[in-house]
Amino acid sequence: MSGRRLVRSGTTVDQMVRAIADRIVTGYLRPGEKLDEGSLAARFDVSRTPVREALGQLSAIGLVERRPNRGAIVAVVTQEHLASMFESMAELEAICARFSAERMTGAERRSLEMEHQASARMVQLGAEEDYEYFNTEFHSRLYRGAHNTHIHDLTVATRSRLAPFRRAQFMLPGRLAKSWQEHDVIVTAIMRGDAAAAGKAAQDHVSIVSEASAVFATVDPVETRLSRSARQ
Amino acid sequence: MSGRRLVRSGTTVDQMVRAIADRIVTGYLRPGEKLDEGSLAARFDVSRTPVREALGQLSAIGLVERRPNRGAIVAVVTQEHLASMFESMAELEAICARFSAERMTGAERRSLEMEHQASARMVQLGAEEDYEYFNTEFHSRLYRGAHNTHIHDLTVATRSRLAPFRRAQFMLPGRLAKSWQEHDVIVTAIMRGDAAAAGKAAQDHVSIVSEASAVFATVDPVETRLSRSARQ
DNA sequence: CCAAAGGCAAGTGCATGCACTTTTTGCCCG
DNA sequence: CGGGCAAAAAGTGCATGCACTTGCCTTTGG
Repeated sequence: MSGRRLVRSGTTVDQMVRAIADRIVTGYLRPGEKLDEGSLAARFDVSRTPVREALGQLSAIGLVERRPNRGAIVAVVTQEHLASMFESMAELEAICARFSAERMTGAERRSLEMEHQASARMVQLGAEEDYEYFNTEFHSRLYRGAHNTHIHDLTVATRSRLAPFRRAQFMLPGRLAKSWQEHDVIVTAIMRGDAAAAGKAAQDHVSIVSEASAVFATVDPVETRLSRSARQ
Repeated sequence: MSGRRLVRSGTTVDQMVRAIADRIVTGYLRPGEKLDEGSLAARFDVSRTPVREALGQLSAIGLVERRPNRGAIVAVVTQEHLASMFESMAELEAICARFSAERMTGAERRSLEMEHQASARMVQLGAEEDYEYFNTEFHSRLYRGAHNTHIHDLTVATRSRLAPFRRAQFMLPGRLAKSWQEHDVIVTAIMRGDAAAAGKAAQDHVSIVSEASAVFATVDPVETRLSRSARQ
């Protein structure tokens, strides 16, 4: 879990945005954790200015929360808000799946199917890490296959905000195989161009993930007043 | 067009964000128009720092486009991207309408219906400005009625990005009455809790608006190299 | 007359500084 | 021993300054 110095392109602000966002979505920085401008600046060896700008942008997209004059923290999501995001995610994925069923090109369909079949092997091996890669790729293909940039963007953004809460899900026994089965239903529907079925399958898939995650979900947010400076 | 000093709360950066965003969604600043940090800072009598931060945040939410070292411009949306946003909007509104049909409280249903009936009068009078107010309010009620904060946020954000392109639509003859009729179908479906019908009606409504807008849509983006300094 | 080169003005990107706000600390008093 | 309070420390918000990049405009050689 340290793709640190890949973060090396664009302006300093961009690098900061990516670096901090990465630490949030991977769960390295936990909800509620304080984001001290000075420390971050020191940590990345830049001045506070680009850090401030980055925090501003991250707060604009909802990953961090800014309290005027009181610093920024990693956005804390309530159970209720979390549920609303999962529900939205299910709807968004359903839309992507429907559109994909209708609009994917032949090439897109073929590679979706091929990758999906390839991932079956990971399930047999119980290779969770590797399966996760295919899983991510699978969903990305769905989003792109919808051929609608705006929906794509909304879905990707929502997904990344949910990332910290999906993390532990594959630890549930048998989840790997179940996930593949669910993907299979989606793929089948898409291959035969059945938009309604694809949408429903995708929605169900996310709903199940949602419930699976709910079990773990409580990624205990950092008590605001605790320092936890050790981590930083 | 000068609600200047209404923009007076929160930090300077927040004010800048709102001020600039407002000018963009109202169409006062047009797609492609250059956003010069210095001029904006002078215009609002602040230093460049908060302006920069504001531009960063606006670019994070897609309202402006930032070219490193080359300044920011009001985001230019291609016909294709515009279409994708309208399509997304239709889907999002459909979701809100479905959820509203299922989840609105009694009070919410009643006030939706009442306001809707009240707006009928604006149609008779042909009071476009006033109807626009009811129209906005109507849609907001739908978004809130879905009882899902995330969908609400996505929908509001998408709507505001579409705002500049919806502007001229009510100039189409008879559009006012048609709009009310379409709202009526949605309201009726919601009142009887028919989620599917409400969703479909909302989707159709947006689709029609989309087509209506497409007629005008080409809010001729400012040629990038033209100065147009007069406006600023 | 045109093309390439060079220099200049405008504007961006980041660092630094300072005023102001919040939080912490340590002290006093009940 | 705890509650409150004031001063210090820490941290944020914005302004300013300077180095660097870009685009333009002039100049010069073909």
